Amino acid sequence: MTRFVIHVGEALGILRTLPDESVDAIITDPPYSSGGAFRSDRMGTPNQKYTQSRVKNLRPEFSGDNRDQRAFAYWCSLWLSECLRIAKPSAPIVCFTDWRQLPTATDAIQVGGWVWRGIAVWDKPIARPALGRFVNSAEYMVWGSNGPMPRRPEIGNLPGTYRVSQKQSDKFHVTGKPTELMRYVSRICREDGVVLDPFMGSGSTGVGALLEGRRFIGIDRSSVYADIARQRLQSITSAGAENVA
Amino acid sequence: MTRFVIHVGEALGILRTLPDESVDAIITDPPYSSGGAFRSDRMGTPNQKYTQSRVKNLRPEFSGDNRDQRAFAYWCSLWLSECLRIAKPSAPIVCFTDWRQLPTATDAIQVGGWVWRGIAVWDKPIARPALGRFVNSAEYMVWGSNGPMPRRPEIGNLPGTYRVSQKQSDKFHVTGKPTELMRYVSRICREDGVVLDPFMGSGSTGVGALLEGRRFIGIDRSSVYADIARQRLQSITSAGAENVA
DNA sequence: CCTTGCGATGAATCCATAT
DNA sequence: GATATGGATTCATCGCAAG
Repeated sequence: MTRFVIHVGEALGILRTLPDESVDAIITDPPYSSGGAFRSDRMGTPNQKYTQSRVKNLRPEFSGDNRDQRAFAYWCSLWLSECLRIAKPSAPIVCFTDWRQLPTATDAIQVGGWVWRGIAVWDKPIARPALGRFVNSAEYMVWGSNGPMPRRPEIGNLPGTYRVSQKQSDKFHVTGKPTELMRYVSRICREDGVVLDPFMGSGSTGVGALLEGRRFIGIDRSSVYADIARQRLQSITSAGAENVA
Repeated sequence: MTRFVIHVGEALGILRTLPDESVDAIITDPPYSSGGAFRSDRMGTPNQKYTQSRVKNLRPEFSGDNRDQRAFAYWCSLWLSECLRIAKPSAPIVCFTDWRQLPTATDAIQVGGWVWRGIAVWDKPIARPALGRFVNSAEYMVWGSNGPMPRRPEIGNLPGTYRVSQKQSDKFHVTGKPTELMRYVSRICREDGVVLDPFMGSGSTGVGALLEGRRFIGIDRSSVYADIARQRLQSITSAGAENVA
């Protein structure tokens, strides 16, 4: 019995082909589109900025006032609502993001129709130092559910902060996540449930899911990465064949 | 020479009386107006909202914690832009928030004219359990600066995640922060600089600032808390009088 | 002084019931 | 229906006392 399926293609297109209420959890790490030139970093004197933004314009304009940012939010809401359709009622979603895109991610997940339930933190012990500033060493997991989310005592209590370092040897993609972290996160899915990752990359989500006894559906536009992922997942299912049937 | 000043009154009113470009850092923990999706959930007293009802709580109540989302965002932008005027160019700001208000806080800080530079994490080892869910055990420090922020090598490298537990004996307010945490955060301010906290509460920000050799201006609407804070700060300045002149 | 044990606590959340 | 109220839940960690 197959424990995983891999699709190659654009996430939105593939998602549309998947049936309603067919997966038990979404766990994904979309491309952040971060680091673009936005913000008033280079603004001259504080007084300019101050007089300019003094009172009006509550929410709308700044963090979304550049086209990339707005387009990113819109695109997220599209695939997120498609995922909602595919997810079973009460299924959880976990979406990785960096600090810059965190507010956009919490907006998008709610626009997509999910109930936002919190933020979990991946604390990376190794980070580039920045003298005189707080180091932005964390990544964030915005998580929620498809409607109400009954307690699941069998899952136990999941810590809200994971301190795991990045090992080069455990990284198959530029933004690859540690296996240990992905195992942890997979536990939010019910046992033997199906985890969907529309932006699979090298398949770390799938590795974590399979190792925790969950099944996996992965999507990636790149056939190169899809091959890498297939290889990694296959080596798990064949290694542990006696356990996973 | 006095190392601290305390004002009793509404933050917005007092802030308007403070001169331009007169403080070196803003470090504050405003009432989050969080704690529930519904208006009724926000209506209880903070002690009811934030503590379990089994045992009654001895800490004084605080008020100003019941705005709805829009009002909260608007109110934040008002005091944040007033703080910007009072802050020297390149002065840092650090604003505590919980997960629910984090996106609003990053919006508000930017609407107020500040440059948003990141999120630091206070990881609380103690958290309420939630079976089958990630525990929301962290609070967040949204931070930024008044315009460009030159590096300050003398400050060194400040970690972006800080794991400190709250000790009851070190907590004088329902939402009080550990002294160790506030000392650490105070280091974002230049040495001997002035730290301003418009929502002082029991004065933990001031305690941290004084202990790290910074000066302090605190504001609180409650004279009860102002008295508690004055006492705590006085005991520091008199104890370490030989050090702080 | 260190270890063990036990009671207390928490910037909540959920659900059923009442208005 | 929408809003308000009341009670149950849950366990890692802390504080303190006893050994």
